[in-house]
Amino acid sequence: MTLQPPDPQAFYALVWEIVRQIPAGRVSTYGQIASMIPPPQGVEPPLYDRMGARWVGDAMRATPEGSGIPWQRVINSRGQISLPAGSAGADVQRALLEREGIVFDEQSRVDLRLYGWEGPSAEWLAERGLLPPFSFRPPEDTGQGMQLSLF
DNA sequence: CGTTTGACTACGC
DNA sequence: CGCGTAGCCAAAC
Repeated sequence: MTLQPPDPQAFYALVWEIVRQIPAGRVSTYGQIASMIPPPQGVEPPLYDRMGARWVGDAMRATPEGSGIPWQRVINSRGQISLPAGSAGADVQRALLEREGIVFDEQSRVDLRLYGWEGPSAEWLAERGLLPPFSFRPPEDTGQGMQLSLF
């Protein structure tokens, strides 16, 4: 267990609520989810920057079984499953994601630019006092994308 | 008691 | 692009 947020259960509840919004076939990361939650009272931004993602990880580990929370859709910033490689949990997570259509590359990584979730709608976030997450897609990737001239 | 152990990341080689 | 490390500290051993 690492340093904990002031009110772990309150923080975890926010994480779980957000995770519930991740659609099947898409994934989010510990860091992206942390970026949607404002630093808890008493936690200065610099500390939150270092601990936020870990706290999201703590929340995932504490996910109540049978809650219906799609915990498998949360992976790390490298696009990989964070549970110990080869562990039963990791195998289950990968199987669940593949069942949703997610494809892993030869290095067991998921392409976040392709499967990364863009986050809940601005309204959904605003209603709960949450922040817009960072995007996995390049800033000006609005679909067309400029092609690099080959000559 | 002293050690080990974390569902993390950004950063530097 | 891969690999190691610092930053964190509460629990479980």
